Amino acid sequence: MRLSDLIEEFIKDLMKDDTDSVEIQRNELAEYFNCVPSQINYVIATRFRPSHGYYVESKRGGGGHIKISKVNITKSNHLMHIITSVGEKLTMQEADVFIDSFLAQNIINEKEAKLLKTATSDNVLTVPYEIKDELRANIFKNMLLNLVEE
Amino acid sequence: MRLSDLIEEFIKDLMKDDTDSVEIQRNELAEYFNCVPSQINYVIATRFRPSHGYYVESKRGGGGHIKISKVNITKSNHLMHIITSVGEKLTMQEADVFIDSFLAQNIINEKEAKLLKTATSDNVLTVPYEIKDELRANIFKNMLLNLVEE
DNA sequence: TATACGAAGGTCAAAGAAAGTCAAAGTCAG
DNA sequence: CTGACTTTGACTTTCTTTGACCTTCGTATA
Repeated sequence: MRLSDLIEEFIKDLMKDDTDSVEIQRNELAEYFNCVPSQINYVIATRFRPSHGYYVESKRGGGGHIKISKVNITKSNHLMHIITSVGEKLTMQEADVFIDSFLAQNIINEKEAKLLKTATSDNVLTVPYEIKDELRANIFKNMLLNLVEE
Repeated sequence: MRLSDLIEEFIKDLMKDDTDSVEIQRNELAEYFNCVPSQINYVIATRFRPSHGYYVESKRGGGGHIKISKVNITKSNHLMHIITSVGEKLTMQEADVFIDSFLAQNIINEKEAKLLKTATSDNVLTVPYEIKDELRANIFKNMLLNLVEE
């Protein structure tokens, strides 16, 4: 079995007993698995991304850490379904359709809808055309993760 | 937990019972926490700045002290003030500080804070380094505009 | 009154502690 | 043998802790 798989399993195990989030020390974990610290980043990048239902935060410096939170899929299947189904790219029109339908179904409120629309709007995302839809998909999926209840 | 976090918590605890200001002796506090006095300055500089909603005064010499006060302004005022004060660029650290202080002052709720943080986080804004802070400033200011109440 | 001294607090840069990035090298299934 | 996924490591960035040195203020005393 690959090292990455072991690390992935280890982290998921930590989350099992605990609530649905864990805080790890990157270096400590790397030492435990006898690998370079950046391997931990690799595992997180490939196994704990939004499309898998995870949200990751971290802090550097003394006492730094990486916090991985899991979003409860069962309770809010609709949003999660969208999150996993949105691909690498997303146009503004597509995003708007999603947002309007969430609003119509009372999955989000008006303020949240506004925030979502703003953060995914063409006017606001002042980046080159070629990378805009990819950036939007990323922002959209990550924001939705934070709207999933529980 | 970091020493700085402990000291921050300690000071905030002092303010809880009290009204919304405390006076501390720098050296005394440093001794209590077994650290160098300048650590107290670090905590104040990073955790009690104006953008966090605090106002700090101090006096040197015999009987000197540091006085930290919480400052209260209205929601819309504060938001508008921040919007106009944010320039063309904004780092993630700066954004986080703003967001945390909005939350601490009940200007936004937790969900809104999460949405803001997500949409301005380095992890999510997958664009070249050179344009990231500009994009972030743009997203941040536009999202805040949506939170200003009429 | 002028001054010197001790008691605060202030500043800043270096050292230390984590985490992040990126690309090269390795592995392995098809 | 090729392409996709993994492993590794050199280098970077961020945050915290520490300490040497500076400034300000009150007060005792010459």
